[in-house]
Amino acid sequence: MNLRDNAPPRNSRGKIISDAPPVDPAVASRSSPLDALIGYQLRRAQLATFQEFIGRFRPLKLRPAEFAVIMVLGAHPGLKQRDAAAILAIKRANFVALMDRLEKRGFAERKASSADRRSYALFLTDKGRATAREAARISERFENSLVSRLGGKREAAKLMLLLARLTG
Amino acid sequence: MNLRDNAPPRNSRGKIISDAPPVDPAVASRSSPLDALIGYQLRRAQLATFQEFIGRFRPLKLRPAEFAVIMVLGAHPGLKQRDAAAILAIKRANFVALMDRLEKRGFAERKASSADRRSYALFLTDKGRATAREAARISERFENSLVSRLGGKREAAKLMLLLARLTG
DNA sequence: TATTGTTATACTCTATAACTATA
DNA sequence: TATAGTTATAGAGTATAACAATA
Repeated sequence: MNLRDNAPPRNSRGKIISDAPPVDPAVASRSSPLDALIGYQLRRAQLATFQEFIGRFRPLKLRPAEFAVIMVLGAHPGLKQRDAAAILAIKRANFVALMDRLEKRGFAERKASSADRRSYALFLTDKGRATAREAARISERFENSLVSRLGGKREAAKLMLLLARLTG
Repeated sequence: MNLRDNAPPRNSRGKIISDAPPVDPAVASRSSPLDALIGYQLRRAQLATFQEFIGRFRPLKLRPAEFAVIMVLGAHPGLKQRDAAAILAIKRANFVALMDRLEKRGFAERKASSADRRSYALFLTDKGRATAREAARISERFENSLVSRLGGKREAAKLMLLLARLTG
């Protein structure tokens, strides 16, 4: 018995040729089994929101993490690296390069703490505070846009409540 | 005039020593200016949800992206790589290694399309379908847990509606 | 001994350009 | 000329281990 004759047909890359008709991608893209999953819609909404955030902050050349650090240092001047990183849920090892960049761009500075000579007290510079004010304006416009997309303040508040329940 | 005497005090790393008292981290972590931002809460909720997802799927050794591919191929057998990647918003270049891993683990297979010899038709194997069923069970339990955390089906449906408005 | 900032390192995810074989 | 799959590569983000200075 000739095995070669019984072997299924293969293409140039050695893959077995399928008899199944191709799926219409327009149909497939309209209904994915993932669409009903909370986690999947959460990820999609978060991705879309961050993409727009990045676009709106491009003029300031601030990435989300950099914006977050500037906002936190603006609200809590004198924070030490360990605590700033903890607030933002960033590992202290990864916070170093982030802070280096902000310092190099003249937005923030590390001052030695007189109480504990191992640690720094972090502050915004004048330039950093000016950038923080402009960033806050952009953020507020973005927030207003999101609220209106959600259908108003009550809907936005509802979303925040529900998200908080997921965050634990 | 002695410039050295007027220079501010510095620590061993050359940083100016700050006079400001250190911020109480317990206070700071309770109120960050980011807490009021929809995008920030969205990110936190998404991170927490994905962390739990990863934990629940550890027994199956499936990452979120791998779970997603298996679910999509289960629902749409014969999809070609380009369309599977498009449905999941993954670049086709990045889909290759993902599909390689699923194929190597015996969950999925590439079959050559008879219509277009450039492309593959993607299918789950028997093992892949069994894994998909088990994954669907884990996913359903996780979904039920999320719904109950949200306060019930009406609340969950509301969240999905609001998230869809953000996704655009 | 423990902690702060740091370096080094690794792994995932994502993004782009360029190649090949087909169409 | 354009498309499907692929490779190579680079950039973020994230995780751990280990070290020096300091507590």
